[in-house]
Amino acid sequence: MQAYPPYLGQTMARGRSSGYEGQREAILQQATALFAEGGYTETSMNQVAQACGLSKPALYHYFRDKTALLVGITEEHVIRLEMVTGQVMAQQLPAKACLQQLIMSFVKEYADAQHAHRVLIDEIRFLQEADRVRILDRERHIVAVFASVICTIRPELQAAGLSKPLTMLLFGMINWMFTWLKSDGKFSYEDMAPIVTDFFFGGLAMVQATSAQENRNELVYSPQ
Amino acid sequence: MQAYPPYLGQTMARGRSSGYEGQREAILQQATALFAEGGYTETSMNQVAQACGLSKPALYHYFRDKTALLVGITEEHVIRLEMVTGQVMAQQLPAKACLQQLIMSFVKEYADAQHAHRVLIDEIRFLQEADRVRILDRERHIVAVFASVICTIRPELQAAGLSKPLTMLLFGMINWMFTWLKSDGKFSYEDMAPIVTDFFFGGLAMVQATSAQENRNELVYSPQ
DNA sequence: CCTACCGATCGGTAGG
DNA sequence: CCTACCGATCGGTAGG
Repeated sequence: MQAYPPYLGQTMARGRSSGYEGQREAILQQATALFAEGGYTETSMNQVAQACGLSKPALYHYFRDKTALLVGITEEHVIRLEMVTGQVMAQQLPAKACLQQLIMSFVKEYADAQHAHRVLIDEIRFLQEADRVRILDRERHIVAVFASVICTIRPELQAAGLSKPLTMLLFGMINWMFTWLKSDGKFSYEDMAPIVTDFFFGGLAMVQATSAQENRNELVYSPQ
Repeated sequence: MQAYPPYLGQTMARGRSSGYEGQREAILQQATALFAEGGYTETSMNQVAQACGLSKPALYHYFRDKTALLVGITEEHVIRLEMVTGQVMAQQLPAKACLQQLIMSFVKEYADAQHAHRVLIDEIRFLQEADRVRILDRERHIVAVFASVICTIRPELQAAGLSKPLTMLLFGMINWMFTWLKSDGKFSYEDMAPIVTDFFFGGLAMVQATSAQENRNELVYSPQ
């Protein structure tokens, strides 16, 4: 359609892409890596521009300001996660197989998009209210889907109000993997998916067994 | 011993403390809250000084530079966690009771030091190599203690190399609680401790049961 | 799309 | 000389 932009081909390692949208996507990819590794605030727009082989004004041609980069990175990532969730749910699997697939798909998606996921977790606080709320709503939707599947497996958890806490324990295990798995060559993300799945089903069963004596910690405040 | 410094008593809300060490501690407390809520890089030394009722030069009298604040916050916190760990281990409880106590103590300590813990997690990357390594070593020591207790409960996990991954799944659940528990009035940190404990024991048992057929995810790549 | 800048604010330090 | 600060400003760099 269009020749490569004349001033782009300097010393860039990655493949160039023609067209406005392609360039936008290439910038987002560069920015994702820079923000994930160096922090959003700590990364300058000059660094982003340089990584893309662009001048700073050129960069601002594609993104209105610095937060527009952050919106693009986080929103695209969370939309991908929503799509993955929807694809698994569309299979209409039995509840346990469904949750197993959800965990597997998420670990895989996280592994492919480690940088984007780190930016989503660490830097979302720098978005403006409206953008942050919109992205958090998508996250909440994903969490709700997970929680509903968990409730199908163990319906008595919903009444006890435990479906969300247990869902968040699951997300905690998965999200925290990014802080330790990279430096440990023994297991890959794919190795961890079945371990997390087994672990979660075991934990789910155990919490069920003791959820009858709910809030037993009240013993601390009102003995017997 | 010494009268309150004459120019300190302006409009500070917090209690003043006489002596160099007391002032240092008061500054660390203010900086912890500011860094946790606003980020380390995003918080200026002027803001820290203002929150303490000090001029910026006065602040620099107590801390050589900005990173010295970060070292103080994170190192004191991780040392407290090490002490809590040591106190539980000194009781020489049976393994399951010991792990239960460790989880309970950590959730409690985290709840009391939410700000410090958030700074430890989010901002440790801004420390210089030497400081970061020293603090990470203390973290690794704590993780090793948890892992050793878990291995006492399920010795066969160590051979499979699963003791560290399972320990990190536990820390993931606990550390991630900070991102969701505050906005959910139904459960407190203390409520969650027994839930996490039950959940972890259940998961531990389930992973044990299936760890024989380790790496079964290879089915994905080589069917049957 | 570039060089050349801006208003502001940063972490850190001068003299007294 | 020490400490515990002050008002003012340093050299550099941020986003735009």
